[in-house]
Amino acid sequence: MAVHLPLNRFEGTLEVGLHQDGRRLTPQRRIVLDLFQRIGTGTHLSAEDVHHQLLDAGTRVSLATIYRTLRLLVEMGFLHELELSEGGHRFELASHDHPDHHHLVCVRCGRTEEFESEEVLKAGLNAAECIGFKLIESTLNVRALCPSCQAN
Amino acid sequence: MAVHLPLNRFEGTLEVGLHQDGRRLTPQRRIVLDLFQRIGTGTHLSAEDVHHQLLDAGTRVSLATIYRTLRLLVEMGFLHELELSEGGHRFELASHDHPDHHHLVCVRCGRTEEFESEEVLKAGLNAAECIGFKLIESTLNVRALCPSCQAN
DNA sequence: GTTGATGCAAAATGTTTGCACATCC
DNA sequence: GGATGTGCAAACATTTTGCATCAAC
Repeated sequence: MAVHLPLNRFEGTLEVGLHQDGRRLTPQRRIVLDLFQRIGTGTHLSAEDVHHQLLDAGTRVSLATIYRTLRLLVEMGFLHELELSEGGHRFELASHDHPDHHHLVCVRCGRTEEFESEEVLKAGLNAAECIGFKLIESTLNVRALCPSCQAN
Repeated sequence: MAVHLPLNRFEGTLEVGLHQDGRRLTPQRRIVLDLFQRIGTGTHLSAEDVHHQLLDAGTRVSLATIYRTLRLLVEMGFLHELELSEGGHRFELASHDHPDHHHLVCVRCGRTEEFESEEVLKAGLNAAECIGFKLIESTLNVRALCPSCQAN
């Protein structure tokens, strides 16, 4: 028997978006999206991270389902997929307040900072239009050394 | 017994760089760097690609050695490592004529184009310096649809 | 001769998939 | 009730590693 808790704004759109495609709102999908909302933008989780955080919170969702759900939420635009570091992709909540941001990663300790840049957006758009491509999204990854790693 | 063929400019620096670190110039390392030079900048090879191309050319280098060599050549600055597509990293020759370039990838067919942008370089540098990071390198990945995939 | 590199096979990661069972609509 | 999703285990893909042997210096 399904338990129908009230949906928040995000999950309302999640439900509608899913149903438009003949897909279903399952507890697992809500739980994964909830997690990203709870921790907010600017946190970059791997599939394993999601799995562990949910376990810590007392909820067990299989890793296979987490992979399937992350892919789905990216397709639907709720999450962004990042390729920052070694060892797997990371995911973060897509936010309309924070639409086009980029990442600065310390190559030694992995510390990650975000920044926005209008110029980068324009440069990507220009380059795309120049040869007839239609821009979807552009992401700048800056590899760098953070202050404490510079000090060794 | 080692065969000492004349080294080209790249391999001269390779030899010197290796010896500075107490490392050795092996035939395998020369062969891998040679391959990248021969095909030139702008080609993006995976470790498997390198392995196959060498086999096609009649040279067998073990995949383990290719992985070790690619990592080494990236560390030494001869190659750049790209994270463009699904299914593994890609490598390309680093070139002083073509120092800071970025990639435009069609998300449907995988077609990849390169472009340069002074603004992107500046934006990355600014962002890094702003919070005390020391820039190493910045790469913009633009996900887009190419003209023929737009036409479906 | 010594130290560092290679090749092999096995292990470690990260991700996907087939299938039986469960569940959303 | 029927289509879709989940969990499990197995498969798969990519990358790393331990160890015996080999070769650069």
